[in-house]
This record gives sequence, structure tokens and C-alpha cells, in this order.
Amino acid sequence: MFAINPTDPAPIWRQIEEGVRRMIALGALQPGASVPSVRDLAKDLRVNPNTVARAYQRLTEGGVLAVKRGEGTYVADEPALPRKTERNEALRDAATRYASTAIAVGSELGDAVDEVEAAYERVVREHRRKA
Amino acid sequence: MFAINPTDPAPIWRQIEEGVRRMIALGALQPGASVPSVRDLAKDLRVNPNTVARAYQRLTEGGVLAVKRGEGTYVADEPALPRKTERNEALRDAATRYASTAIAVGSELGDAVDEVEAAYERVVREHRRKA
DNA sequence: CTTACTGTATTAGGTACCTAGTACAGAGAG
DNA sequence: CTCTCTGTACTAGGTACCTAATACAGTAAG
Repeated sequence: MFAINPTDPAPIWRQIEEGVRRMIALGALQPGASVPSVRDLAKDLRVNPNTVARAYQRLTEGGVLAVKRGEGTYVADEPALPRKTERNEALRDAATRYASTAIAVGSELGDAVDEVEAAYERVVREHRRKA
Repeated sequence: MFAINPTDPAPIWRQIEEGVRRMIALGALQPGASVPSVRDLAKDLRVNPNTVARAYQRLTEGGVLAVKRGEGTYVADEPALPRKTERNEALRDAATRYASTAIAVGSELGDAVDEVEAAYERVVREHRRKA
């Protein structure tokens, strides 16, 4: 699936939530496809099942996943994307954080942009590989 | 000085540390200039003095700040920049995180880059204003 | 039916972080 | 000298997060 970054200050359940959203956005998880059980994914990521359950629960509430109790969890038929406003807001926040650290370490704008392009392609490639 | 983002999962002391580094990188804090006392900055940021002290201590250990005990804290005469390796690593990590969230919310590479450029200019302008 | 899987809920424990309060030593002004 | 500022150190408390262990209800296969 994807990897958990222990050095990332973000909570693990949020990293899982975002990871699933990435997989769906990139087509590595198609609508209707089944996602690993909480126990399986927890074992895969070396993480507690409760942590995975929390991420799945949030994704279900958000309309991204659909639960068939006792059977499994699946990608929703029409996985809900964040509203345009929320998406822009999230992107803006993330961009601000990135720009802040780029400046803090003494990087020029050009370098920062180059690094983003490289990272974007890298992440896409990484997910396509496992699709 | 700068603002603390409560929604940022990064610890406050790290946000302060990074903020000071930004100010120096942008010239808003010149070498030899005095930085606010731990109590003043704590009051300004609505944060506990111990949290500021922790950030200052790290910056001092890193050669960015110089402490004159009983007198105050100053920007080092030659504030140490992160080594090229560390800088590239930090930038790469940050770029990966940014690209990941951009993809997760369904943004194209172009939008992600545009947002970074806007954020970069915004952060620079914000600091220049208070220099 | 039993067995084995699914998601969900609950409780308890540990760690990291932030807060609050207090105390101490060094430097400068009165 | 006293007074006031500086950074530093320590203890105690609370919250968020992750872990661990257990239990329960629903579904499917044997």
C-alpha cells in the first residue's frame, strides 16, 4: 500500500487516511475495490489495528469508503472528493508549510519548485507501481 | 515576529525554531541583532516560556544564536546554515510531504506548483514587512 | 450448527508535548 | 548594596496519541 513515516509529526491515523486518499486519487484503488482489513493493514504497516480502524472510520464518514459490516470495507462507488473550498484550503496550508521550511533552510524558490516536481512524480510513480 | 499555527501537528518549539531560522534567512534578523527574551516572545506568541527556551537552546546548540548569560540572546555573528546535505534532505522530505497531500486532495502538479510560488512570495513579504 | 473472518467498542498503560509554578545564577542600573 | 532583567532548571499536571488486550455483533464458508 504505502508507508508510515515515523518522523512525520502527523498522527499515524492521518497518514493512513491520506494514503488511502492518494491511492484512490491515483487510480491504484478503483471504486468498489476492497481495501485490506484493519487487521491486515495494521500488520502490514506494523501499527495497531485500532489506529487503522480510526482512519477507516473517518474515511467512511467522509464518504470515501463504504463498510459492509462483517464482510469488509470497500472504496465507495463514487468516492467523495473534498469540496473545492476545502481542497484549496488544504493545499494552501500545505504550501505555506512547505514554503516556510524551504525558506528556513535557505532554499531559493526555484529549488523549492524543482523539488516539488520531483517529489510529485516520485509519489505518482511509487503508487502506480503497486496498482 | 511570526505566528504559531495550532493546527500544525509539528511541536511548538519546532515552529519557533523554524521561524527564527526564516527570519535570519530573509534578513529580518541580522547577525548580532538581539532576539526577544524567552519571556517576551512567550508572551507575544501566547506560549509557555519553557517552550521558547527549548527552541532557543536548540538554536544555540546549532550555532544560530549566541547567549550572553544574564544579558540576552543574540543572532550569532556568522549564523550557521544547515549543511548542504542536511538542507537537501530536509527540503526533499518537506517536498514529499507536500506532494503527498496535494495528490491526496486531488490536485494536479501545476496547481501544486502555483500554490508553492504564491506561498513562498507571501511568506517572504510577511517577513519583510516586519523587518 | 461451528469456524473464521469482518468492523466496532471498551479499558488500561505509556510516551511526547505543553502548561504552570517555582527557583537559581549571572549581568546591569539605581 | 537592592532591584530587575536575562537564561536555565526542576517538578507537577493535563491532553493527545499510540499501543495492548479483550469483547461483541454481523457475514460467509465449512
